[in-house]
Formats: sequence, structure tokens, C-alpha cells
Amino acid sequence: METPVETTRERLLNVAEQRFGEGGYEGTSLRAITVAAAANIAAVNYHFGSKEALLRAAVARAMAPVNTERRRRLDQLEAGGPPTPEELIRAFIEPGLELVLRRGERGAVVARFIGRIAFDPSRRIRDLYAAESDPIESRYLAALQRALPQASPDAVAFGYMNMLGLLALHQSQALSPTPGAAGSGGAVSTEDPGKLAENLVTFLVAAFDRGLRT
Amino acid sequence: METPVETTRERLLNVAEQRFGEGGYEGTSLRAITVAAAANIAAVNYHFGSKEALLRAAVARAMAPVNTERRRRLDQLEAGGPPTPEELIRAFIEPGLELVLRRGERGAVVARFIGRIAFDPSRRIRDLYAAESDPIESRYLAALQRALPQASPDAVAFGYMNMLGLLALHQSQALSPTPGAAGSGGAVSTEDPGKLAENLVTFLVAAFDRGLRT
DNA sequence: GCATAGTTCAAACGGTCGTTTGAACTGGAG
DNA sequence: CTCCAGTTCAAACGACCGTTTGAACTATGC
Repeated sequence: METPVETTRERLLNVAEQRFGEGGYEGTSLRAITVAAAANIAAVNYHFGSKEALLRAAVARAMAPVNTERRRRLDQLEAGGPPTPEELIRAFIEPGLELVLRRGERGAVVARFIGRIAFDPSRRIRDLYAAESDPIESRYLAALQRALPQASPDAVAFGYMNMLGLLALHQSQALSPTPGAAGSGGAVSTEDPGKLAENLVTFLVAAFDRGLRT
Repeated sequence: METPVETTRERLLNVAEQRFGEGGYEGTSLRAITVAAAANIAAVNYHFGSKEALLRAAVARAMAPVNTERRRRLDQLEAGGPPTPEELIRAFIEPGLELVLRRGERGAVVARFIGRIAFDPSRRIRDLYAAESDPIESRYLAALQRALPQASPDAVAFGYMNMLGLLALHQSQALSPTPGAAGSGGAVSTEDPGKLAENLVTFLVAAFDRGLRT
């Protein structure tokens, strides 16, 4: 088996999503990234052009398989009869959690990266994430509206935003309490990605079914 | 009416929660804060000691009335019969949204500040928020467990974390879409704080009632 | 051999960061 | 008035930031 040599570009992307996921965009320096990636600082500007362009490339690479899987599931659902709310929620949540958490340690890094960037304090950074999931968003909204005809467009959008936000929070692992905190002794949902996805779907299905007024 | 002269310390706290709420901790410089507050840079270290201590003081001041109101509501609920899940959820959500959003423009700034800090990318910053709402958290968890005896402790903690996360996301206004985005044309929930609180409570009550397995 | 395009490198650029210093100002107490 | 604690100030500290430069290295094609 030939050694799959990682290019400098790949190492930069790998380290970038790890570090950006830990400290956020502003809280992570290019020097910290390039040192960890065993690359020269100038390599960032050579391969990507700027710090923000590096982030953009990392977001695009991380979101690509998630978007592909979501599109595939939506196509499949719409090929059959009109999908139920639960089927639509599954088609959104599971690609975001399972596809990314199932493959060991590295998947958790990618998930945390996506979840953090989605709710970065800076609007400009959040928009980088939004731009990557933009086209599929209106498809979900339309499908949810058809599956929930009694709910107003505002209510559907409200539910969709809550779903998106909760997913991002679990991806970013920001909901796991501080190890030394007074509350529960940890392990809220970090045990098994599959179980987390199942719990989150159940939670959201109940909320969508009876929690969307007007 | 005598002029209520703002002290330098107060102006620093006011501007800090505004700027930290916009750009996050790492993305906001002390110089940006002190210029907007018409104060000298050294005033921060004189009155607070460091940038992080300024943030800590701002978080404490912003959370104080919310925590007080939550305690008051919990006391009142536990004085009567065993509270329902809806009553507990209201006692958590409404102090976080109404108490802070009802008083005009300034309340929205405080809410955004709290919501942003609660999910700052840096663990150390998030812990500053957690430390401020620490003692009341176990009270809520215990009360929720009593109100939902059929749910496991893990499930209750899962629901509580989702509630806390969704509240913070709405407080931070991170769920309002980009003005120019493809999705809904904005106004997901920004219309009226009271309506937002009502929608969020309804959403969460449904999720707690039928969405917590095991 | 030589030329060439692609990549890496050490070093430096100007700028901004949080923090510190020591002097200047302020207003009430003795 | 003098004194003094409390506060504000301009200026500078060293460190780190993202970005740029221009030379050095690498590998492939002729």
C-alpha cells in the first residue's frame, strides 16, 4: 500500500478545521495553524489567498458530503409519496450527525468545526456557513410546509430555524457541560452519535407535530 | 430631575456588552470599547483589572436580574402544588426573553450579549456564563425531573440543554437569516418578544411532553 | 545539460493587541 | 491652604497579528 502523502494544502485544511473548531475564527491565529500543520506561514496565502479564504475552503470541504447526502435523501423522499415531518427531519439531522460523527475521532472534529462556524459571533463568518447550505434550505422549507399544511409559513420557518440551531449546538458539542460544573456529571448526549441523532429526531418530531402554533 | 451621570465604569460595561455581543470576545478590542465609551484604555485595567475581568463583570451584571426573576418564579411555583413542565419551561424562558427584550433597544443589546457569550467558541468564555447560572441549574433539573417522572435523568438533562441552547440562540438573534439570503425574507421571530417567547414555550412544551424517550 | 512552473522558505512589513507606567488632574477632609 | 485618595491621561511596552517579499528548492519536460 503506497503511503498517501498529505499535501500541504490538505494538512492546512485538516488543522484549520480542528483549530477553528476549538477557538473560533478570531481566536485562532494562522501561525498556530501553520505550526501544527508543519507548514510555512506563507503557504496559507499561497494556497488560499487569505485567512478568511482558508476558512471558506475548509467550510466548503466539510459541508460538501453533508449537502450531498441531504440532497440525495430529499430526492429519494420526494420520489415516493409526500414525506412525513419525521422523514424530513431525519433527512436533515442524520446527515449532519451520523455522516460526520460515525467515522471516529476525525468526524467529531469536523462536526465541531461546522457547528461552531454556523454560530460564530461575527456575522460575516456565519454567512460563510449559510452560503454553503443556501440552495438546499428553501427545498427543506417548501417540503416542510407541504408536510405541515396547517402551520403558517412563519411557524414552519421558526421550526426549521430551531432544528438548524439545535443540530449546530450538538455538532459543536457546546451543550456538554463543564467537567467540573455543579450540574449533571457530563455525558448528556456524548455517548453514542446514533443515539444522539435518535434523541434529537424524537425531540424535534414532537415539537414540530404539536409545537407549531398558528 | 437631576442628571444621572454615568460613571466611567458604567459606560465601559454598557459599551462592553454591546460590542462583545456584536463581535464576540476575541473579535472585540479594548480600544474599540474605550473609544466608544469615551474612556481611556487604562480605565479598563483600573476599574476591572483585565479584558476578561471586564467581560466577567458585564456577564454578572447582565445575568443578575434574569437569575433573580428565575429564582423568584421557582420559589413561587414550588410554594404551590407540584409544577407542570409548562410552568417550569415558562419560568425559565420568559425571564430570559421578556425581562430583557421588553425594555426597548437596550434590552435587545443585553439579550444578544448573553446569548453570544453563552456559546462563545472559547470554552473559557462559555464557562464565565455557566458560572453565573450555575446554582440555579440544578434546581431546574430537579424540578423538571419531578414533573417528568417517566423520563430518565439523561433525557431530562437532554431536554434542559436543548431548552437552554434554543433560548440562547434566540437571545443572540443568530437565527435571523441574512437579509439578502435565498431563504425566508427575514422576520422569522423578530416581530414581538412576547410572541417569540410564546412560540418558543409552545415548541418546547411539545418537545418535553412527547419528545423525551427513555 | 538547461529551462521552467510549482512550491517552500526565512525574514521582514506595518499594524493592532492587552497591559503597564508615571505623571496630571479632581474634589473633599483636615 | 495643604494633603491625599481616587481617577484619568498620554505614552510607551513587548508580543502577536495577517500579509508580503524575494530568494531557494523541487520536479518535470525538453
